[in-house]
Amino acid sequence: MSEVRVRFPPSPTGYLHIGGARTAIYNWLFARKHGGKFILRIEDTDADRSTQESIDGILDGMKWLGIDWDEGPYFQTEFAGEHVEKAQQLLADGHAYKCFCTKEDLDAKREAAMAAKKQLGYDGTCRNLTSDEVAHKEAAGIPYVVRFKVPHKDGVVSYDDKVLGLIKRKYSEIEDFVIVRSNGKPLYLLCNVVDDIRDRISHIIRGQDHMTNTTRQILIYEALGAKIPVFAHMPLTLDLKKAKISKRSHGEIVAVQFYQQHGFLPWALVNFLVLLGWNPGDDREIFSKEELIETFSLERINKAASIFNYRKGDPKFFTDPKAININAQYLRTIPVEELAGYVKEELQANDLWDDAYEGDKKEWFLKTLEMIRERFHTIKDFVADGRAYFTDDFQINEKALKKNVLKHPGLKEWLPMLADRFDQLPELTTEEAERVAREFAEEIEVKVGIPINAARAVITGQLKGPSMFELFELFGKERVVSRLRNAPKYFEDQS
RNA sequence: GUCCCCAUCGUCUAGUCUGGUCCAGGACACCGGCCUUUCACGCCGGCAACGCGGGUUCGAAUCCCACUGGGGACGCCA
Repeated sequence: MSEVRVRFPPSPTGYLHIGGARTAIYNWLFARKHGGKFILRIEDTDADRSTQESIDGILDGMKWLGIDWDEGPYFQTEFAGEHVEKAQQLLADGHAYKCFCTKEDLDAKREAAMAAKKQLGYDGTCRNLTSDEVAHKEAAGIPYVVRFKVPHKDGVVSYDDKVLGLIKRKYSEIEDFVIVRSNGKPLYLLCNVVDDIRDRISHIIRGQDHMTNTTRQILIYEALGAKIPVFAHMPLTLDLKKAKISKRSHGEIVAVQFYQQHGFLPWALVNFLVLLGWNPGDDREIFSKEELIETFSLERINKAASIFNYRKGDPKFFTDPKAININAQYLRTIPVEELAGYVKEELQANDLWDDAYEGDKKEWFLKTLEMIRERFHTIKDFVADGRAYFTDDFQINEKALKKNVLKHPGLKEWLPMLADRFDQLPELTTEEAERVAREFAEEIEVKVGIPINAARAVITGQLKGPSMFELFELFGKERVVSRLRNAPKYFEDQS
């Protein structure tokens, strides 16, 4: 295979959404796997809808995901001159012609065709205009568009899709499509090809929604005398109702940024996305970057569309459960030092960061993360459910309070008593804490779970958490004693 | 409507090219159990699918044909 060069050409008309990100990821993986180049090209020819904000959003999203590009970002508008030039060339070579039909006429014809239930498409009215007629209309100042002259011949345009196999389409079913607007600006179908030729793109990996574009663009490649790249059409991502996912109907949930804001690890999102429409052929689901690059192949991309399993308003899963699961798996398996970096950002954003976590308290900090990360799903959980580990200013979980504290009125006295016992210990170790707690429970004749669960509630604010005996040591005598002694206030607050 | 593509558990999917090893495997989710001071992790178990109908064949999830279903495209958007 000659040099592999692939590209990701988003149009900056909105944020980077997960479908686009997945396309970028597949291209990027393919480039990395074959030692090729991954090119980022912003297709901003639609001036009305393109925004700088959107460009920034796309770039930021790519960077966050760790999808790095080798060339670009190029901007399509910078090559406008070349696009016009190529359009003229097609015109001069007889591969295109000027069409003076008005928009109104065409709309009327389209409606008529629709009503007659016939194939839609341009009828070729201006295709056979003589040069005199063209000159006359031009002289009269009638605006025109440039249409590509699809060869009138039997047979099919075909290409060997790396995902779908041989795809064919009859010439007779391809209409003479517009390549230049009446204002002189070339359209996507042309610009895209011209840019891909200039960028020496070898493989075009894009969504199946581009399939009809592909047959038309192949015609342009041929007319321009350029080598036709290899095409691979990826399956689309749909929602549970099998509708294409979009910002309009799904909102933030399909934005990459959403996952950044909701505590996802970037690589976990990449890992989830890549599995939506591709599989390695074995049972592996979690991949390091190197493993994924090594394993990825176009041939193992699925043909059928995949569904992004998101239920709006689901009380338990704010996005696809598999995505959350994969994120949670990463959360509890990546090196704790790496996790610390993400948690640091989150703590800083919530004014809970202490520089000592990278100094004197580093060991404590890492140990804490190690203990609590097991039951968390996103980085956000560290400041939500994990708040009490990092500050005295926390709210006790209401359920935990009711179920593990208030339910047993005796705890109002027992907890401070337990605090006293701990206080007398020279050192509050896991072993000592367990011994003392068990002895105490026996004395007051309750199951050890009662004071222990209550202690968890008042110390961590949570209903659930790591082994309480280990937590006593983790929190340290001072904080444990103070929070236990503080327990009676919860009873008073109620009355 | 026309053209193109697709079709295995609720979801992501393996298996389809090269028919038998598949009364269909894994993962998520869900349910039950073990572990346990709680929850989680982990482990064990369960629920759950080859869209329908024909054909070819000794044998079909796998090949063929219809049907049905789903998606996409049909812009002077990209």
